[in-house]
Amino acid sequence: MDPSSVLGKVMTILHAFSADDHGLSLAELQRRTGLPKGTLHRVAGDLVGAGLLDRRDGDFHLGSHLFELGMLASVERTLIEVATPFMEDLYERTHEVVHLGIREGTEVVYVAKVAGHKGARTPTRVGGRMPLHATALGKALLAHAPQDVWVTVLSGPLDRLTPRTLTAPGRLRSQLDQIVQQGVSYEYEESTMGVVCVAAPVLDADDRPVAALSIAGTVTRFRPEQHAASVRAAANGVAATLARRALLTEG
Amino acid sequence: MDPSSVLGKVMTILHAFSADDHGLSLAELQRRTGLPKGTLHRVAGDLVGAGLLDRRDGDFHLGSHLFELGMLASVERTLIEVATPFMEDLYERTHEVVHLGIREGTEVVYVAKVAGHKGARTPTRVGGRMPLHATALGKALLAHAPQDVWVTVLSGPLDRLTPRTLTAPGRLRSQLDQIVQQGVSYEYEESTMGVVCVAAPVLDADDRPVAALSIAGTVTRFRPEQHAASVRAAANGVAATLARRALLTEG
DNA sequence: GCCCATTGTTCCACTGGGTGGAACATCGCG
DNA sequence: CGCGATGTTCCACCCAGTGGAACAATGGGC
Repeated sequence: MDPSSVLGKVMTILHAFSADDHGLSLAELQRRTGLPKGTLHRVAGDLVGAGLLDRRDGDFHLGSHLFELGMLASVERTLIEVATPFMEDLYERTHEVVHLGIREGTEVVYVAKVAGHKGARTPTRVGGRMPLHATALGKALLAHAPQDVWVTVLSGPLDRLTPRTLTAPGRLRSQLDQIVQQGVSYEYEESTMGVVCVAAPVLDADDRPVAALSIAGTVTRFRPEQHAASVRAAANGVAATLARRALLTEG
Repeated sequence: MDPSSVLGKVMTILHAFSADDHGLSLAELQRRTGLPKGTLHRVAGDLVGAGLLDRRDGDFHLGSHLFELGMLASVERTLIEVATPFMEDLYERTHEVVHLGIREGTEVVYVAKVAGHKGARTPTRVGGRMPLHATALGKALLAHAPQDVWVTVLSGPLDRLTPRTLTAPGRLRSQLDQIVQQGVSYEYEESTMGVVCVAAPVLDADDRPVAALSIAGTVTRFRPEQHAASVRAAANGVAATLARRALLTEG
């Protein structure tokens, strides 16, 4: 993003915030953005006026208004609304962590997450991202993705998140072939030690993956294979509902 | 927002999108914003470059990146994370619609919503707003709000959403007093015909309301009074968890 | 296929919104 | 009180942003 433009500066400031932050002082914002102090002060102040940032006790926070705008994003909004009842079914069945995700490039973006008091401690977060190859959600999305996405992922570095992460392209490739056949994907501590997972894609009428659903649990207590059918059924339910909606909205 | 500035134009464009839209053409964006065509084309294009808008088949959509930024908003993020397990408890108990909301001015903003296949059809949406006085969530938040908020709400127009909406300040006021005593608020078709609700505030250490939880169901099948204790318990659980977190983050 | 209205894209002389270094104010700690 | 760090304000200058107009593309009706 070009910092000589206003929008570039706006995005530079918004990107300075991470999931670990609660609020940032002007001085910290300046350290992170490198914008000149006077400019930063002014643009941040304008962002507060616009509701994209809030300022409390001198610290800046991403604003509630940004949350509201974010929840208007039509893809995510529709998916959450349609998938929630199915995710609740999966949650009630297992009391484990249920995720809904979509593919963005070579990453999975978590769109929704249902968790109870006792579920596995997963490092996932709605709005957060993880590499496709290291997660069941990601692999389910990747398996049904266009060829060029396969090529990109299989030729790029397969980053290792845990000792169990698949980093050999050949092994990943044969897993993807298997996922296409089985209709579900599994993850065995590939993204997070101690966490296993089963996922199924939500496919549209042309069998392209628009999202995926998963259940994740701790390796000591959760058997992903036992839930393959219900995850697949939930994903199919979401797909059918989306299809029905698409029919309703077409003239 | 001042449309002579870049940020003003950005906000004007972002605000052109509503919950009913799936995508907007450049021509529709121009009709809604009134911005000059060339300027609109350029700024919208820049927003696409920045990830705040997506463009598909010629139509503009609020972008996935906006969703991701929105989910970084620290107040909402923390509340959702902490409240989700408690909301799941309430959902499992009732299979009705469970909401988490916060107060913004004289409105409730829905921060999270849990619904199954069979819950009441409520017109609520995460990120959406409703007047405080017409919803159980809103009344719970209002009852514990600072005096000036009471004054503002009670002196402003109490918009009627249904024939049952409370529009007499005196009646609202005595309800608020009751809510403070009882610890829960009720709604009987005041925001949506056919929908009843019970809500409880999430209070901080100084008894200020930081959020509220509710269960909404259809008037024919849901008895809000029967769930007052569990909603209150869930709200108290959220409050306790938030308090524990606040302790952890303090030096 | 032609015509026309609508939609979408590009251009550039001009200008005013935006700039950021510097001065000043405030705060917190030793 | 002194000092360093943080936060706020100012304004001469200038270049990022502008939008009317020209041009290109699209889609529908005849």
